[in-house]
Amino acid sequence: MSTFGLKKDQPSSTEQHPTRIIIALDLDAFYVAASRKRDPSLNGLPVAIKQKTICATTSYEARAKGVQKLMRIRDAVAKCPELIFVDGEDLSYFRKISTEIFKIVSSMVRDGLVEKLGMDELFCDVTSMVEDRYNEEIAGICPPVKPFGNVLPQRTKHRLEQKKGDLDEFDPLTRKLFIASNLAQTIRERVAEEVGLTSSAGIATSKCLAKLIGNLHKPNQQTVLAPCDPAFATQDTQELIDPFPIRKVNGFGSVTTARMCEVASSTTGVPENTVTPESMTILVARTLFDHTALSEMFGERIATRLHALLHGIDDEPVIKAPDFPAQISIEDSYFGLPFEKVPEQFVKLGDSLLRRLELELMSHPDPRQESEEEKVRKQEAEAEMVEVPLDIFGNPRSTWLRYPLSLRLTTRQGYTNRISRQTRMPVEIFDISVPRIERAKVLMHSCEALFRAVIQFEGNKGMGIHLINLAAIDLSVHRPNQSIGGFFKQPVQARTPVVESRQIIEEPIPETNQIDMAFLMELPEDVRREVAQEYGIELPTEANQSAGSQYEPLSQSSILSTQSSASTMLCSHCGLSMSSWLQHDHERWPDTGLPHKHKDEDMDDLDWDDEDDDVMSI
DNA sequence: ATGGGTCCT
DNA sequence: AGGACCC
Repeated sequence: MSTFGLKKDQPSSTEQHPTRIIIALDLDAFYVAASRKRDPSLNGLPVAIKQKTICATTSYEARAKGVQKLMRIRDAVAKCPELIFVDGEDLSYFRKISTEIFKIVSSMVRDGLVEKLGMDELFCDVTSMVEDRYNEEIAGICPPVKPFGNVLPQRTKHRLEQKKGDLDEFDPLTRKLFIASNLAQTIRERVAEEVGLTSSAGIATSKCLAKLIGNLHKPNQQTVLAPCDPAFATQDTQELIDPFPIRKVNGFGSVTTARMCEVASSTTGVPENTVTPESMTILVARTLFDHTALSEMFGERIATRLHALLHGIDDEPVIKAPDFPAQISIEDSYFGLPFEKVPEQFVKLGDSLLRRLELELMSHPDPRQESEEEKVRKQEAEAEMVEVPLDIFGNPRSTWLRYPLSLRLTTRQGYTNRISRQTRMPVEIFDISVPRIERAKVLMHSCEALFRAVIQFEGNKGMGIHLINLAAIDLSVHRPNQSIGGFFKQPVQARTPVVESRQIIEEPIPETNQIDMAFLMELPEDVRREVAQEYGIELPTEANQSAGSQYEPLSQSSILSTQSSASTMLCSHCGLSMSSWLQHDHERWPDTGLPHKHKDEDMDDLDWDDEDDDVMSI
């Protein structure tokens, strides 16, 4: 580091921010606890949350019998035959509980300075709140507080035991951490009262330290790291974290850890016994790797971060969770799905994705579900006499608050890396007057185009598809108004009745009806059942089916598409015969039938009839 | 392994 | 678009 004309005692970059006070909150066995809230008969029993073939989370009763997190179902049953399995693949309930908790904690922390890490962890920056309370202590407005819960390091514990009643003799930082430990307890109590879930917390001067020490005392407990003597603070903290394997520290992932173990094995000359991740503690890592070594292994930027972490230093700020996530995605894994079965899954996943987009990106006229942004919007509307969209009954109507501009498909063949491709989100999915399954079909067509691009790039590895992920990304406040092109040129006629009159537009969202049946009946039975169940559609019996013709022919079955995914058709431009699910891309990319490498310049020039704005604007 | 997410390159 | 990280 060059001083470059600076005076020596000027603040360095690490001293620029004032010392922070951070609370790391971690819900205890979150999936289990949420499942028990929904079904109290699970209380007190050994429970495992099942996702595919593994136990994603286990209850403390199950852990007592040796059923650890991420264990295979078979091994778990062997350890604990009476283990109860709860399906944990549908995350919607967990998401709901997680949001409730986040809102409560955000309301208790000044400026809502709360960061979310996954569904069950939160970081709160309570520096300024604690500062105020500390100043009141100094002013004699309120008495100094004792720390709540477990206290580290030992030096502080001993001093507390010796100097009862002399709390004001502790240094300012220590007293602030004591205050924060009481705040953490208050937060945990509120969450327990209002949601019914217990949590654990760590209180320290950084996210990393708070999390590390919060894990030391786990169910329903908390720990504060308050080094009482500034002369020993660095040493006490270092000694405390030195025995932790680096894997437990937030910036050290599996790849970094593996690399460090590898290099450690070769340089220390232990060819037989390679250094294991558990034995790669902070102390070992700090002894073996200086900044230069780390820099050679991982590059300057990452090295600086890792080096600081090994010394107990972590400047990562608490970043307030945004009102909307950066992406919303759904995924499913398979044992090796043959390519022909992939489009069906696109319909299923597309349908689920649309449900989530509607749930998380639209206003909900029911005030009990109203988001903060909606309330603000309403207040603004009232103040400025701006129109709030109303339905025919004069009630507030659902509208999109954000529009994902892009759709990304990620797949994995076998156990190789993930491959992803993205395209413009078809604007048709935002027209909620169209039944969801119709919009799911639109998504399916986009996905098929992306899928073919993936296969062209990757080839068929002969093992089928093991993972499909659909993500809605690039969230925008503005409704995109460009149609994705060719696919909807023909169906415009089919849609005409919808836009004939404004009054028709104002009608309530149509129920799923027989329009969907023909498409539904085309799907393989298992997929059909799942989709039908989601929509509450009664599937016809075999007898009914063979009786036949009660459903419209497929060519008229959809208001969006005039062909089935299974039929062949002729291209309206060149007359080429092709499977109809290829037509979309064929018309969009006439030369190859595949997406171009660069932006779809050819598409932007096409000026398709675009009545969508009329349909969708309110 | 899951079914999600984040940010950086 | 992929890779690392997080839960």
